[in-house]
Amino acid sequence: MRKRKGAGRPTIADVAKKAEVSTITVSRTLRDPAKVSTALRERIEAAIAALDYVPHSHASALASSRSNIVGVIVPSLTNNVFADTLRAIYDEVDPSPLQVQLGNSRYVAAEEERLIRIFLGQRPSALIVAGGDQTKAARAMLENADCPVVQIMEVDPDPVDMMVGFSHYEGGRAAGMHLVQQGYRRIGFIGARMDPRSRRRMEGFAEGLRTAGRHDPDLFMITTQSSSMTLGAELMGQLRARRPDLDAVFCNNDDMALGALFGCQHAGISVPDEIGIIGFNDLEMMAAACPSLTSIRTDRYEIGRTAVDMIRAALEGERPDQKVVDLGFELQARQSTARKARR
Amino acid sequence: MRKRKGAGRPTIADVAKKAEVSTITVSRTLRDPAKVSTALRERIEAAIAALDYVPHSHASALASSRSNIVGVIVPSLTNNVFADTLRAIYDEVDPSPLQVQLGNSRYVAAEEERLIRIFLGQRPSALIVAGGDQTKAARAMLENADCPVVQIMEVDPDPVDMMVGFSHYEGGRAAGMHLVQQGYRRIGFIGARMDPRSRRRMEGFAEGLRTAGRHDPDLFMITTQSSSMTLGAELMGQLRARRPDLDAVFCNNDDMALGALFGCQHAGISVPDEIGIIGFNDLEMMAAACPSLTSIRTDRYEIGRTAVDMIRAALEGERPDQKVVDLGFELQARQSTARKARR
DNA sequence: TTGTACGCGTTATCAC
DNA sequence: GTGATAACGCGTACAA
Repeated sequence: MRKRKGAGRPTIADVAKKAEVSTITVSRTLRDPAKVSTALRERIEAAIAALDYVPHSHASALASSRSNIVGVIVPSLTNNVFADTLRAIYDEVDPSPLQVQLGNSRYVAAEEERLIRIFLGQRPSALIVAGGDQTKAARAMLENADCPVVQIMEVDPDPVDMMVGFSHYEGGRAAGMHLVQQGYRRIGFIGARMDPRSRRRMEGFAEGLRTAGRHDPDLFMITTQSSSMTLGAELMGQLRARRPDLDAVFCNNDDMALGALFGCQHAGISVPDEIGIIGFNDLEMMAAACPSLTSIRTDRYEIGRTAVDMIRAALEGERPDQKVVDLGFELQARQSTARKARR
Repeated sequence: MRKRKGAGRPTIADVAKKAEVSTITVSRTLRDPAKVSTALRERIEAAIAALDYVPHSHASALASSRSNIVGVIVPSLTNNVFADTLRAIYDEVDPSPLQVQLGNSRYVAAEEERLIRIFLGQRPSALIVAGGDQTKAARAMLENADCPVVQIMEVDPDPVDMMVGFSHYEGGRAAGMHLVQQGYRRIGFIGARMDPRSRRRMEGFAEGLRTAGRHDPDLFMITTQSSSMTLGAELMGQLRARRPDLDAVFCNNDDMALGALFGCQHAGISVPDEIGIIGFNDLEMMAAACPSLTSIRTDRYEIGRTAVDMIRAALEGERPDQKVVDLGFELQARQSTARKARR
């Protein structure tokens, strides 16, 4: 005999035999119970329980050429910004038959391309990727993917398919205008990592300052190192050493901003009176800090929720109201940029 | 004819036809190129490239009853503690053919059980789950899973299969002893979420205090709310209101500790002189804060790395040196518990 | 509402 | 070293 031994686990056929029905009836009971008579359904459900039967998802995917997999590719697992969005995606996907397949591109475009290729090998139901800065090959693969694709965290007039996020450029610009309005004059920028989104924030910020005649490129300090609080403190120190007249900074994210605050505190510099600080994203810690820190609030959870919603709608054949959803942002002004009147 | 139309993507058969070989040879070229002659291999590789062929992972999983999937179940996606471990897992798994399937149990045991069931449906190559507090049914499923299982973040004499982590009880005890040694006398505890691991930390902490005759249950304040900096500040305020004589607290994690520090700062209370604060995990922010915060350092990245290593070894048939690996912890004493001598 | 027959794309088995 | 053929477990198409 040439029989192969499967993993040994019970199959749909075992269930069918035990319940004295055909396999297709078991299959239907699993996927669309309403199509099966109550009597049979109960017998089948009992058999499933008795055998501890677990459907084989790969066999199902192969037979139906649908995988129920939603591929999600983010550039970082430790960045809280993505953590909130991921949580939303998992929360939304969980009650449905869909499953998340998560990839970490580590802010490397080539790695993102590799992950897209791998995920495509699973014939996913949908794909969610961060941002709009894919390699040419990656973009081509996404455009040819025969499934809905949602780009998140940004808005762009030319999405692969759908998009939900906000304008980083405008967020940065709002930060710049805020500092000017608060009376700061020698306004700098501290940026780590400087991925494309951080870069757009910086550009918007520069534009905001330029409009007010307050743009001084010498006060901008960036690095490609990953962002961290320690690095925020360090860059703050370096920038002050170079330009002691500095009186405010926009940090490209909240970790950098809180680190910059700690740096000032260790150095005995008063925030906001000597230096104003504003961050980006408004993580929970910003409101808790002492002094509380001004930031640009973005709704990361809602981005994830909306992305899954768009996917679900697309899978159900609905046409979305809009291909690109701009969730905006909101400046949260707090103590760290509220300095007393200049004497 | 009753032919079905696949998704339209090229299959291994298309590659075989183009290269004028049989499908099995293509399959071998993909999985074990050494078993195929150079001439054929080159022809096949050219055909793969020409057709942009991507292997269908579900078909492969079905035929081989091996899936290359490593299921990972953690209780939280936003908790930085797991973020570091996840990053390590992804880093380790990425260069191998293995793929991560991530589940979020949200600190709900029943949800964890559900995820284990789903993951088992994918016939995973291995499973990684957080902790050792599964439901009875979940534990049974894990024990019957015919794949390596690694429980992470804890150590326990009775693992399902393998385990890597550290003792939360001992970590808590070390925190207690440290506060006593630093001269604090009315020592409290602030705890949020209070999942089983937090609970063990608290128990170890209480034991540490008890040994020194400093255990006062009235100074322990816990809640089931999720931990956050805001909550840390809040509980700190409540505890001080109830017991103004409080002079030190152990917070069940670093977020709570930093929040407690912020709370003190907003209230004008000096840390460490009036109140000492110690956290748990030693996230990067602890060293950066002002004052820097004492914490119990745990090597979360190494936990993830080790877990994947153990899996790889098990899949290659090696017998591990030890089923349970204790990575330990290290107390990082900093400013927040270094008060000046009592006058 | 339920069942029969076959195909999904790949790999294990056995033969050459 | 290479190939023919039969599984792998399930879903679709069609029939009853």
